[in-house]
Amino acid sequence: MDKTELAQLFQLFKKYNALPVKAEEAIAAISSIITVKKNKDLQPIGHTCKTIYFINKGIARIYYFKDGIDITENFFFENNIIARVESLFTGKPSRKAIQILEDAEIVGINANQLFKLYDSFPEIERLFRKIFEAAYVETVHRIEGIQFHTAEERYKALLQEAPDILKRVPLKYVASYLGITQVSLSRIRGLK
Amino acid sequence: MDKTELAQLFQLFKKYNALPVKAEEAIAAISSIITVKKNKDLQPIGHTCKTIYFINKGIARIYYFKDGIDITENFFFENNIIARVESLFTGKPSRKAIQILEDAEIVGINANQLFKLYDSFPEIERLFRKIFEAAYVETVHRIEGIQFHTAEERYKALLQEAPDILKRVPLKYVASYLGITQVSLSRIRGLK
DNA sequence: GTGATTATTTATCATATGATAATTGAATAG
DNA sequence: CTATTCAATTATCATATGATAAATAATCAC
Repeated sequence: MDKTELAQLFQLFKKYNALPVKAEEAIAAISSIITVKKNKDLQPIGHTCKTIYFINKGIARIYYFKDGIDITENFFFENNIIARVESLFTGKPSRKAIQILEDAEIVGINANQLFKLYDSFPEIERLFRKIFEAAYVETVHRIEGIQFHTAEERYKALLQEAPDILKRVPLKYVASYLGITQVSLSRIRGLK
Repeated sequence: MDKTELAQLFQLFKKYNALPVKAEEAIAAISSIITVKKNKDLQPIGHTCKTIYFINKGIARIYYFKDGIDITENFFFENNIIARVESLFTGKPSRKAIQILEDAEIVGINANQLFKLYDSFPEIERLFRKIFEAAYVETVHRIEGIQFHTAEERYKALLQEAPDILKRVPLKYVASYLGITQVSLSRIRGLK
């Protein structure tokens, strides 16, 4: 895989743990680029997560079904890593899917091969440790945002902290992300 | 620090990534044991988390205040690791505290010294990577439990998945953990 | 043990959100 | 461009949960 197409990814790596050239090449060797059209699933429900994704361009979400209702767990924008960690770290099939919301260019890193690289490149293991530690912190922060806040508070916090989501993502997906129905979200937006 | 007092901790390590004796000794050298009485704070709000804890005996919770109201983020029982990761992994002061709910015996591991050990003992870095990956997965699972479930569903799930919490922890702490008021929890428990 | 504090339950009322349906508006395929 | 589907809003009604207060019950200090 040509390293120039991985420039954005390597830029992200530098923020966590800069890699020696050999390590970058090793990652390039197990990576590939795919383009995915809007509304397509990048990974379907029931599939075991064996790829760590990075978004060069586009938007994605992780979603699942609860009692037949589509629930968005999270959104992902450019220059971010996506993985269904509850599958990636356990080896179990995921009940969640990854869907593309805007035509996307995505880097896929083969997870099993990456985990093997951990043995020969401690810098790579450290890099991904730090990446997922940061993601973990985000997730803890998210719980705080949900617990004991009203729907309106959650909407306003989103407006404040991640207005891009509201600008670029259909509201029906935002509603379940906030833990409310689309109709409630519409009502809250209409207030004042 | 005498390794025999760390037997439970090393037992936990074996589940994730068994350590060579030298590595166990290195961890023992930066660990200490403390006993903490019920209702005492192990770590206060505003303190930067520089210690990773392990519970030999007792129960703890992480809590914080929202608009003056005490909210429980999580409970921790015997043989589990506790850390306020949003502080540990960022180096920022935590807005959360760790409180002991039953007289406890706790192992404290000096975090900065532990992170230094990562350089000389890749097995230790891997061990803690896996420990926190598992904790991350738990946290993702938790979000799913909160999003789009009614208070009654959340209570029943807790009764199913972690009945110990309801047996050993005051309900006022459980209520905020479930994201509801104590009065609502009491009402839900009274149903049927 | 006794009184004082704290936790839990019960009751009443107010309100935010869900469910459903109808309407309007936007996106898409042909 | 038009028709069709899909997304977003608005309205009405039902209900779960919050807020407050009062009554028990349990725990704790002395």
